[in-house]
Parts: sequence; structure tokens; C-alpha cells
Amino acid sequence: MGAKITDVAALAGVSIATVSHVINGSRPVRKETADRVQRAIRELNYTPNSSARSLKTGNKRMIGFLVPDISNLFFATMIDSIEREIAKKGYHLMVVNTCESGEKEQSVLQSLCTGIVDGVIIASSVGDSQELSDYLPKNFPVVFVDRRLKNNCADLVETVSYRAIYESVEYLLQKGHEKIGCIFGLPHLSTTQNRYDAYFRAVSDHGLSPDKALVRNLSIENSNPVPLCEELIENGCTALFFGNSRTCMQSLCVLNHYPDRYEVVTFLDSPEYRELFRGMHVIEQPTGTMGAMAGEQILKRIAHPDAPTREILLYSVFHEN
Amino acid sequence: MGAKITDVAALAGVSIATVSHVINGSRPVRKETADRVQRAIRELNYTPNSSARSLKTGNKRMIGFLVPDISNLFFATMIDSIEREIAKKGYHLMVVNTCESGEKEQSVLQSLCTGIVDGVIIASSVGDSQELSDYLPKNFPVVFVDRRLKNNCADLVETVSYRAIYESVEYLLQKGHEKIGCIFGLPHLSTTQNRYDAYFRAVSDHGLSPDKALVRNLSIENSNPVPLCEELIENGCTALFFGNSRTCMQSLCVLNHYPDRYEVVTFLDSPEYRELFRGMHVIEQPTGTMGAMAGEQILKRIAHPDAPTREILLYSVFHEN
DNA sequence: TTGTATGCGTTATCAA
DNA sequence: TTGATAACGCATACAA
Repeated sequence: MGAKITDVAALAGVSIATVSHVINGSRPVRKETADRVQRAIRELNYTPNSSARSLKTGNKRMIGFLVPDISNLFFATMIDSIEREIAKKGYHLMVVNTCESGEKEQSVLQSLCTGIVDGVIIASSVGDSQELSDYLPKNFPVVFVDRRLKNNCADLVETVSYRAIYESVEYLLQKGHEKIGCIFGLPHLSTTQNRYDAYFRAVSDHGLSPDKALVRNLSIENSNPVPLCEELIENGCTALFFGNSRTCMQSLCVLNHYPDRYEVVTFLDSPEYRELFRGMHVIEQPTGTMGAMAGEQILKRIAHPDAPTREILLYSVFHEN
Repeated sequence: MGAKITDVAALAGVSIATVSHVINGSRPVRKETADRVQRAIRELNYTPNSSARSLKTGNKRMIGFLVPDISNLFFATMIDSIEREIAKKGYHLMVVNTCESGEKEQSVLQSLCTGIVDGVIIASSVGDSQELSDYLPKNFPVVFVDRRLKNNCADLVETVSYRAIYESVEYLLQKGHEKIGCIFGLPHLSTTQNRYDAYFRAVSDHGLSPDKALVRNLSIENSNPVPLCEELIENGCTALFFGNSRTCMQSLCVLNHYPDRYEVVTFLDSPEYRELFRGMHVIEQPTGTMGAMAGEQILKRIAHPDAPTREILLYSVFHEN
């Protein structure tokens, strides 16, 4: 065990109260005294015991982030931005992979929210917020991010892509594509549903009747898009729409069998993918901003548990080329 | 704040000492009494305050994992296996992304190891363990995983791939390939160096002089393998060797421009990649086992800080086809 | 401007 | 087999 506050106080020749106040800036201290304390802290290489501090104040300076798929660069980007945001206020981020499983989400929530973290950010795999309520202590700080649950009544940071998708599909239609194949994500997610709706609307607004043969979804059992992509091509698509970066990346092997024969629009979930998608049209999602906003919001929620619930909406943008 | 131990004691009609001992199994309690306590715990939905417990016992039941690149499925696989392993003993995992930066690794270490976690597992981005020693309290429990540092003197879980690589290169040579192009990872890493050494040795053992024109590395500035892969093909390679799954996956777009013209060996870092690599030869790395062993070892190290240091070696396997 | 003393919720020692 | 009580290291109300 390292030095404690009493050691610092002794070395600086002051009381522990003064040391505490110097560290926390919680009351005025004469500059000269404060300097002496700071010197003692450095000399002893003192760091406050976080358990003692938590016990006293009731806050752990730790945020939990429940991620459905930690290996998806989309979420990796979000992890980084959340971490950066809350670090500004001295908070740490605890990331837990829920593997797109509602049950894992529930059990993780149960163990995190009873003493490990001060609040949680959730990119949830469940459909309805009621599935989580038994595992969240009453009034526990929660921010949902990316995916919107049914019956949501907590803070939410969401990206709206309707317009960007509509524009992109319209763009393809105007270039003469009549068979636009789509591969979307897991069908029960709000993001997937919204993306499908926008596509559907754009197609029907242009007088085409949507065709089941052109639309595919990933599923938990089968997350490999390659065979789906092959089916779409066999069904005669001349343009392809990918609902997320990873799906597009995994499908590159198929696309490159027939280079230049397809026009592609893909979601760009993370700037890091841009290189890979040269020559494709992209719908750029503000992933980093979403993370930062979620980080900011969870800290606000912790500070003001009774403030009114907020829904923060960001927007995707379509870039041709 | 929820129920505390005193509430449980009152409801069960016993002292807090008895409640504590029932929870921790730290001394015999009459079955009938224990049952009453358990019932009270359930009734009040009581969970021990982890800060108070940590303050008293000095242990946080939390392990830190420093990951160089959280978006790499290799590490995602390891995260899952570590988490699963330590959860068996009631520990949580705190994952922090160090972005292949030694400096971030140092600063994260500094903040984690002074009160947040009981021990750390590190897949390190630095070259020499001395670069970390200033940021690790003396005798702090550490397990290195995957990458071996110079002057290592801590526990280590490492995969040895020498034989598997040698066999794979020999296999390609025996099939008549004389120009085997390679793309390896970051050049300062032990894993990269070991892989290069094995390749080099296999090639020279077969009477060929290794050719700089056939070997490429990723770098922090340029982690996109696509142009490298194109160079190798222009240089006349008929077979390609990929030092990790992601590099191979990102190169699929190039490979598929010329399907069937190349024979490919790639590391298979995670079983989840297998589908994507149909038709390629793979070197299978026991990634999940590495994570589990690292998790097991950090708990052993925490329990026995003065036990002799261990180096745990696992082995990759070459599978043709 | 600074110091004293109490208590946060546990675990564990000592006593019964 | 069980209970009373003293720490653990800190923040803070109250005193000076």
C-alpha cells in the first residue's frame, strides 16, 4: 500500500482536512500552504485511495459501456470518443461486450449497476426498454446510444439517417438503376428498421414496387454477408446498398469479382474505413460525435438525476463519389 | 442507496458479523441461521457495497486489459475469453484501448494501477519492459500477453508460431512457388519479428535468398495493406503470406481481382474469420486459449504475488486447404 | 485560513 | 455458534 493522506499531512505539516481540500479544491487554502501540500504529494507519490473516496462520496468515477459487438469498428470508434470525453472529467470507461445477446446485457447490467459504475451507456440488443427495467436500479443514470428501444424513457443519443438514405437511393434511381440490392443489419434493431423504411420509401416514391428479392438481412446465426451478396447479384442487381461498413467490407471479395459492374452505396461508420471504399458512395455517420455526446450526457445525468430526459439527434450525410 | 448489511442483520435478527460470514463463507454458521440471512438478503435485494469491501480488503475485483487495437477481431476474441475466465472468480474486466501508442499505454497504466484495478493484462505496444516500469507500482500484478517485451521479467502468455509458419512456407515452396510475398504487422513487435524470422529461415533453408521486394510491413502511419499487396503482385509473387487475419481480409479486394492466380496462407486469429478465408491455407492461433490463460494467470499472480514468474507458451498450427 | 472529529459500509479480531 | 467493535482512507460538518 502506498502513502495515505495522513502521511502527506504529516510531511507538509498540516491537517488532513487541508490536504483533502487542496486536492479537491473544495475550500480556499493559502497559496503557500497549498504549495507545501503539493510538494509533499509529489514527494510521496501519493494518489488518493479511490475505494475510500467512493465509500465516502458514493461515486466511483466509472462509467460502464455495454457494446453489442466490440469487434465492430463502428463501436470501437465510439468507445474511443466516449473515453476521451469522460476522461476530461476524470472518469474511466468500463467496456463490456454483450455479444448481441439480450440476456448477457441483462446480467451485465445487474452486476455493474450495483456498485461498480456510476452510470451506463448502452447500445442495446434488446427490443423494448421494459426488458431491462428489472436489472436497473430505480433512477439509475442511463444513456442509450445508437439504437432506440421501444418505450424508451431515458436519455438517448441517436443518428437519424433517413434523409441521407433517401437521397442516396434517389441518386441511384436517377442514374437509371432499377434493381438496387440491399443488405441490412439485424432486423430487430431500430437502426435497421429505419434504414429499411427510408429505402422503401425512396423506391416507392419513384414508382417502383419494392421487391423482396432485392433485400437481405444479417442475422445472429448468419452474420456472413458473402452469400447474401451473391444472391443479390444473381437476382440481377446493378446497384448495391450496404447498411453498415463491416458488411460492405466483408462483401468486397464478391464485389471485386465484377469490378465496375456495380454502383455501391455504403454506410461509413468510421472514418478509418474510407480508404477501403474508394470509388463508392458513402453515407457518413457522425460516430465519434455520437460517442462524445453520450459521454457528455451520462455525466450530466449523474450530476442532475432529476433533470428532464433528453433525446439528442445527429444526422448522417450522403456523399456521392 | 440500497439496503446495507445492518438492514439485513436487523431483518434476520443476527449481528452484522454473521451476515458478513454467511456472504463470504468465512466461518461456520448454523444452517438455520444462514438460511434466515439468505432470505433477508433476497428480500431486501441486498448487494454488498463494493467500495466499502475494497477499502477493507484492499482488493477491487477488477482486472485491467490494455489492448493496442480494440477493433481488431484478434483482440476482441481475447477480450471475450479473458472476461469469461475471470468472471468465474467474480472479477470484472476493464478494457482500455491504447491505440498502439506507448505513451497512451504509460498514462493508462499510471491511472489504472493506483487504485482502479488489482492487476493488469497487457498486449503491449512498447518495445522494452523498462519503458513501463516507471508507471507500474513495485510488485504490481502484471501479465503480458501475445507480445513479448525485451527484458521481460513478468508473467507472459505467448503463442509460438515458428513451426507452423515454417511448415506453411515449406509447403508453398514444395508446390513450386519461388516468389512468396509477405505482409507482416508492425515491425517493432515481437510477433512480427518472430513471423519474419520463421519465413526467412524457411526460404533460406530451401536455397533461396530472401528478397526485399517480396516483404512488406504495416506501419502506424499506414495500416492499409491494399497498396502493399498490389506491389507484391506487380513484383511477380505467385503466393502470398499474411501475418494476420485483418491484413488478409483487407486485401481480399486485391486478391479477388485475380481469383485463383494466387495461393494464400494467412494467420487465422479468430475462428470468426474462417468463412471469409475459404480456399486459403491458414495458420490457426489459439487466441481464445491465450486469453483464458492470461486471465487465469493474473488471478494466480494476485493471489500469490511472490510466486516465481511464469512463461506460458502455446502453439499455432498450420492447416492446408 | 486551518484543524478536529465523525461516519461512509464493510471485514475481521477478540470475546463470549 | 455468535456478537461487539475496531479499523480501512477519505470527505466534510463543525469549531476555532
